[in-house]
Amino acid sequence: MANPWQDPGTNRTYHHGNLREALIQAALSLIAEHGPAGFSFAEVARAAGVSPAAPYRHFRDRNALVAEVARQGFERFADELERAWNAGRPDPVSAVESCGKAYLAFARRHPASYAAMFEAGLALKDDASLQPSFQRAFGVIRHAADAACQSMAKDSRPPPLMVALHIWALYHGVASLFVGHGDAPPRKLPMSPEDLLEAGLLIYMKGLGLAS
Amino acid sequence: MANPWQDPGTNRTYHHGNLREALIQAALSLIAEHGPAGFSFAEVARAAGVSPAAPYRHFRDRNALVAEVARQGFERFADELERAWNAGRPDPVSAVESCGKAYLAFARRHPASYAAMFEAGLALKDDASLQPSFQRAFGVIRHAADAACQSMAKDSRPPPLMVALHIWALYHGVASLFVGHGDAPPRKLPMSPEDLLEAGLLIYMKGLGLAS
DNA sequence: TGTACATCAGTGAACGCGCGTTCACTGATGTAC
DNA sequence: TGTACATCAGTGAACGCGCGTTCACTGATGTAC
Repeated sequence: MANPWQDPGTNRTYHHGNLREALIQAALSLIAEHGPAGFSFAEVARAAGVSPAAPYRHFRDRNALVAEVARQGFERFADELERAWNAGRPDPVSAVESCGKAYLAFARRHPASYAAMFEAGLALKDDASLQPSFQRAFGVIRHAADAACQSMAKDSRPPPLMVALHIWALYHGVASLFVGHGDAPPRKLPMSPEDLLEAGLLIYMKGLGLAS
Repeated sequence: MANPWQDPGTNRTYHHGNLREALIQAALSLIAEHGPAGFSFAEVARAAGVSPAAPYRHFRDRNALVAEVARQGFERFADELERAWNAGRPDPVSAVESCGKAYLAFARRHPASYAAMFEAGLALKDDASLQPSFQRAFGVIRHAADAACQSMAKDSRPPPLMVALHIWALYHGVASLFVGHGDAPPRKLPMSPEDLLEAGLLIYMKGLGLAS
């Protein structure tokens, strides 16, 4: 069979196996091809090899499916940021740069998840289940900014939350503008997004009095 | 009549007046309501009060219409950035901050244009007509970065293009993450996006050795 | 000034299509006894 | 261990709908003479 999620024996618990996961995988493929708004609920059913009525057993509508894709994306995103942060080693400034690389790598390697997370126009409050996963991912950046600020003189340092938001904005700006997201190729650059981001973070950190 | 672009006498050159502009206006309204992917070609015709076949006289398809909306958006965007830049007065650092405010103001006041420009997933190369307008807007930021770098020691300054890209990424990151784009409300923040961006730019400039 | 003609923006009817959603159903699975 | 039953994931046919696109048309406008 073409679809491994349909393959009997692996993860099968009911008639056609783990359809819920199969639908999520199919949605990821379709998002990668046509963007988060570029496919129908019926299409995702067809891609998973089931009848158009089947997805209703697992998701209320198309939006609920995209939201679940985004939620899983945020979970994985948080994991990868956490790993890159590596408990702040060898030092917070390097670790923040490492998180930046992880941010770009995620956008590059999981463009469909990234699109569902940031470009699907999901109102976070509409899908309450998204909030915790999102917060976990941002929490890593927040934590990193806290650690980086720790070493600054208490009276001269800006609010750590603000620093976290600056870093996030820089990550996100570089990723959104310069990393290709599936359908659209990246804008042409005389340097890699990674180098661009690293240099920007370094200048910013220097402005905080943290880097060389 | 409900639609001022249909009103006889104003700008009317043919049967139903300036339909081309009417369609663009209708598209802006629909994008503001439902996002750049959330409406059909037939819907835009209905909104402009014409038959579903009429738009074909002016645009090859839906994409061509969205591209034209984006093109006009970039033109206006460039105008507003240019005005904010104000020939680098009173000094380049202040003028760069002023451009940042203009960037956020544009995203806030013209969310539909902003969405068409940055979130419609248009491949720039597909619509060659977009390229010049886009370049004009980025040119302002590029020019501002050049001017800001001018006052730095020649051997210690980074490439001005890189500085321009950093500034753009910071503008864009803050705007994308924290300014509401029509359908989605902005993420909650303990400060205004304007203050956040200004502080971030200041720290970055300081890192370049340019600010106080 | 008036008339005849060319232009072409917009009409409205038509087409086949895929959509979202519903429904009674079927049949594989899990379980009570 | 075996049987009878409850559960419920997935079926497939059906519906009305709006879509994109085409076409011959019509009628207001601009212009040549």
